[in-house]
Amino acid sequence: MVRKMSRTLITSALPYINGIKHLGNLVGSQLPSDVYARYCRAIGHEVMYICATDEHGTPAELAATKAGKDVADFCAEMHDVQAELARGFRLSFDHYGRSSSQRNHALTQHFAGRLADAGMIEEVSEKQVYSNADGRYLPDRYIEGECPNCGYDGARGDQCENCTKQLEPTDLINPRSAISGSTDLEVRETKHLYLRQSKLRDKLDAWIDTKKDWPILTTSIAKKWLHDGDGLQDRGITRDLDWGVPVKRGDAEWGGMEGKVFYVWFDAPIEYIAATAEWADANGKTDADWERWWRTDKGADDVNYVQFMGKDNVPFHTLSFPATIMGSGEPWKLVDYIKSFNYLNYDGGQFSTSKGRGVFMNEALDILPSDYWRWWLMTHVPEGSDSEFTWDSFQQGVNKDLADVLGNFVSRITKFCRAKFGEEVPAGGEYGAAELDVIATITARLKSYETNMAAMEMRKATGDLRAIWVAGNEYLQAAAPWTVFKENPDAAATSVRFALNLIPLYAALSEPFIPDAAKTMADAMNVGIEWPKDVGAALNALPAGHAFSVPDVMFAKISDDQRDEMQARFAGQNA
RNA sequence: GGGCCUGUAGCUCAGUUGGUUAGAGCAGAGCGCUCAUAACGCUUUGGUCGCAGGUUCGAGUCCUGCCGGGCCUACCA
Repeated sequence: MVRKMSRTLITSALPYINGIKHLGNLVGSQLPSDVYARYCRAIGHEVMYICATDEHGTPAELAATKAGKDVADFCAEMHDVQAELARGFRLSFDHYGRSSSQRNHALTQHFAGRLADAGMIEEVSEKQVYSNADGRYLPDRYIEGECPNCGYDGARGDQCENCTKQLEPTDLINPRSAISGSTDLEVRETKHLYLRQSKLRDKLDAWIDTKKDWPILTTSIAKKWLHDGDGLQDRGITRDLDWGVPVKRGDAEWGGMEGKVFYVWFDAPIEYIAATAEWADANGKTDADWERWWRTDKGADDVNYVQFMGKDNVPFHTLSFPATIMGSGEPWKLVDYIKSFNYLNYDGGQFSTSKGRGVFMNEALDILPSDYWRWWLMTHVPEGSDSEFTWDSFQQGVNKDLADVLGNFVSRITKFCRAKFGEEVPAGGEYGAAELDVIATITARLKSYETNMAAMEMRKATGDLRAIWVAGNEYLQAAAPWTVFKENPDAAATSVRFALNLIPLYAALSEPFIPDAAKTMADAMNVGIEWPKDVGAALNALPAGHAFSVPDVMFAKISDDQRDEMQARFAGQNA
């Protein structure tokens, strides 16, 4: 019987373009989505794994200005920087796109046109603060002034962070531009498009209700937005900016909207689709090749679509983007599962870009190989609640799990074999009760591992994987070939052969989490990486006489001195 | 203010629809092994499950209140 291959579409929330992301950003979306993508590929799914840089919006423009660069050039450079870091962390995107691409321009304008045709767009005239000195409209939080409630002078136009009172920009006393400090501000009348998502409230509500298996974090945030106060509010989807997707109605000009662009939160999720089109363009594929992932009328009906994101992104993915898709009246693929994450904190506080607090992706790779970070971060991925990075925990986790349990296992058995039998799998003896016992143990753990991975219970899956590594050490300790060898070399050879066969199995099972180490193990054993269909068969895969080599130490330990040094280096200015 | 999440061993966390003596990893202690990155294995000490009530034959699990931590609250993205 020919079984149709499962097809899995995976998107990671788009990292914003304005700077290098820290480990908290990494672990909240890109890293777990990569682990999941690698797992799905390993077990034979057809996978399309998409990410992109999110390049529009005021912060991108300001970051470019600060860097003294044209915003388009700035974004192009930062995209390359982020793409390089993604490669450094071995994030296996099928395509890493850009929300500023022509594909996204066209598709965003297309959606807007469809939504307008369907009566889902409303033109609203509103008042916005304009800064003459800066020559631009200012988003609420880029206006600062004195809080009318508590007198705090650094209050922002959306909220006072001192007394937490929510504000309107016009509430501020002595308002000034947060960009230039200029007080030459005026209120201007300007027209904007609103997405009438309130019309889809009941439909969205019913849709969310069907998602019984989604994380509580995901559904509770969606429900809050649907039912809080007056319920789901319409949302402005355009801005008075230069940099972005120009407002058009499909291919046509949009009267009265000249010089305006779509709001970044309208175009960013559409980039998931557009990036898949970019993938097709970059790989000599046709439109049909990407549409079979996104159009349910063109082959995407059997696709399972999973999104990964931090909790701050949930409202846009549960409400705004589905409203865009539903409202278009076209058969685009809706998300099937939303995996959301809490935050990773840094040593007792939050990661902070402005204070230089915490570890950023580029710095992390300067210090240690990506597998170290991937493993520790995934063993602490903030699934249930916020979690915390500390150097002590990092050192302990990496040294124990990777160096002692896995790395040392590979080291001890390959070196023992080389010393007693040479660098090839030894012949002699048959597997007995001890080996069958290990096969049974690993089979059970593997089943748990696969169940947890399928459910995206990443942290539990790391526990299963680790237990499978431990099983190797337990076996060796009990078999003690170094003792047996003296009296019965054949029996020792059996144990060694079995233990060596564990290495390719470990390579395959570990690959989603620590791909580089997996390759090292597979290369040392002269095999490819293949997911085991049957553990017993997999542990008979290396025949007697199969040549291997002893790999270099896979994971050097982090010393106490190194740990203390890094802790001091990354404590930030205000520590 | 409102809403949501969370509080289980020194630390990080599991605990299924309420059902016997509450589990794992790390850290600590003891023993063993000596192939290995002073690595590994075995055994073991730690918990009135935030506090106070309530429902129940029975509560870590359900309800109420209180205390602590966190997040969100729609123009940062």
